[in-house]
Amino acid sequence: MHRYRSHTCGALRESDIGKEVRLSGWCHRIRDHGGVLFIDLRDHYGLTQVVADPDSPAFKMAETLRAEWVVRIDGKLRKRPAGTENADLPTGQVEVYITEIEVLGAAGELPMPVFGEQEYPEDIRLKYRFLDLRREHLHNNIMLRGSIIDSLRTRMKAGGFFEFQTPILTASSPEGARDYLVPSRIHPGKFYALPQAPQQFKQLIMVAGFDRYFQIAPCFRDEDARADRSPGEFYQLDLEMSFVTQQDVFDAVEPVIRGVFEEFGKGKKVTPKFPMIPYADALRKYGSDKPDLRNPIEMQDVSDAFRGSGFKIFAKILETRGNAVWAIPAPTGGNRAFADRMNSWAQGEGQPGLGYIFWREGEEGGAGPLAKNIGPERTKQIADQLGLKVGDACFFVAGKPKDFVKFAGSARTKVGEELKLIAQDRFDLCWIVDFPMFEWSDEEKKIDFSHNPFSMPNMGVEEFLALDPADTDKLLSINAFQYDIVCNGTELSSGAIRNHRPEVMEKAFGLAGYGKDVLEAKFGGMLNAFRLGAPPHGGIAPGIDRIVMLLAGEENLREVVLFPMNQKAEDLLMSAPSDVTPKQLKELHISLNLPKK
RNA sequence: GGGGGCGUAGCUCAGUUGGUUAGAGCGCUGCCCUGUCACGGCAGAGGUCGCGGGUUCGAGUCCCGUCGCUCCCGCCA
Repeated sequence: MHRYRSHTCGALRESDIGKEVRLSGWCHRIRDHGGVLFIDLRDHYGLTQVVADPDSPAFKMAETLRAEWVVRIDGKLRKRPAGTENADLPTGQVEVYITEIEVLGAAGELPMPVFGEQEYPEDIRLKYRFLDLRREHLHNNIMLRGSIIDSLRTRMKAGGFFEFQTPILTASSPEGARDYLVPSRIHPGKFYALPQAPQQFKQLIMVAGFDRYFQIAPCFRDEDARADRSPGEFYQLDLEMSFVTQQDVFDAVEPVIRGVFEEFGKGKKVTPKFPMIPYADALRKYGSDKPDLRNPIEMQDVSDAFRGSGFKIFAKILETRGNAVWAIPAPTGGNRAFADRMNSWAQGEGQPGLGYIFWREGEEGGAGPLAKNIGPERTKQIADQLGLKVGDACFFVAGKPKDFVKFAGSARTKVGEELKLIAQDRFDLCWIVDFPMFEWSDEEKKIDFSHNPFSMPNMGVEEFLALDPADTDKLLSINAFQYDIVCNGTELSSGAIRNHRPEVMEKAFGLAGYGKDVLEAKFGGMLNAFRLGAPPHGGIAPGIDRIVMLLAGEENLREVVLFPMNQKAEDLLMSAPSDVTPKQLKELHISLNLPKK
């Protein structure tokens, strides 16, 4: 017999009854009845009930076991007595009668129980991640993650993509985030950077003629965390293709993404054909470039209904050119309690308030202060424009759209959540397209790239090269071949058709106010490659952690990452980051200049 | 860097307008229990109420500061 086990804890069935078996695993739960003692023995594969009574030579030993001890158990498999079967367990028809127990690994008092579904503080879960990972929920999430990655890989290979490995120690890359730096021992004062993404490498792979690249790529960014943004490191399904148009990239990627959502989505409906939504439309209708399309609310411009109206605040705002009033319709929200709740929520968000009109029985013409101020005719105009009826409400934001769009978007989400308008049984995916090439930087008072500088402008080359840097309006109107995939309000990925023409790149950098020296210094390697025969190419990089998070139904990335860091980018289990020895620092020619505490 | 929430036993939490010895469940220790699967019963140990200062006759409770965790904004695709 094998040293540790003849079967796993999930394997035994009625057909095995009578066999002498050996199991190893963790004591998940112990129920000691004095004369009979049950242990649910757990391993990766499942749970088997093992039992001892005073006739068993192992009974005394069994009484000393505690939760989470690792033991080897020998015994005979028998049918459970009639009426004591457990239909919830695959092994629930049988049990092992224990003849021998060997303790393989004892456990002290647990800082956090493995049994049960109780929630625990984040820092304890992270410090004892190995215990947390034993728990069914997290254990399953991690297995799901692996299966999803397997599936992505299989689908990519089926699509003619080949997997490559790119360097981890490299030079600072252009994604715009803060780099993680690694000091060079051999070159005093110089640093490697960990890649924010294998951006330049994958483009170079295209220049090298490999045609279709992909990689389950680790990416490193030294920026603050969010629930859906891991600190430090994360993984992308990074891919790039040569001789393609934007549509070719969509045609290659969409089936992969749709495929995994269908495969792992537990029956939730998945968008059959991802709609393409222009960036500007997304902002107008949803107040976000990552709209949750499960939320049926679409905003509209209702400036006409307020221009010159009796509601002086809005009328005044509308006197400034470019300002607008947007309406956020709230079907079924037509009562004062809800309107007031939204209003105080808005104040909590730092807004002066949130104007509203609501329609209820007896006041079909519209109720609320705004309705009174603008009168029945304009109120009706709004109701008609938005298709609102008795029982509905509508909220209004006013000002410069650029300034309020973000808030309007959160208000749309808030209304959808509060009124339970957001469908829970779907994965609604879409492409966001036509991102602007440039944007106005208020900080630097100049035009700058709005995403990364590697996208091809959606414009003829000759026309682009002839652009006047002073023609700000024209520059701000240029779109790039830049696109995102969004699912249920989460940005899954962003990609682009790359700018592979050195002269276009120089022009683009010039328009954004960067000289040739900057271009050469930062991206000289790639630019050089582009001068020696570069194919048109493009790609995208879906975030794997976020895909898994959505498919696992989790709201925090930590639930789908094996050993995550906390919000402050600390690994509480391994104690990273940590001090290093003076010797190590000396070798790296580093002396510390720490902030005074 | 800024804002919100939280911090009481190993863990999850309760703790009234400030008032005797700060409670419960799980876990832990001991005893009882032969069919449980959240087993049950009895007894017990375990707390500088995050930390520091203040107000008060008296602070877990009120005030100020500070630290930790978390969520959000900034930042980041």
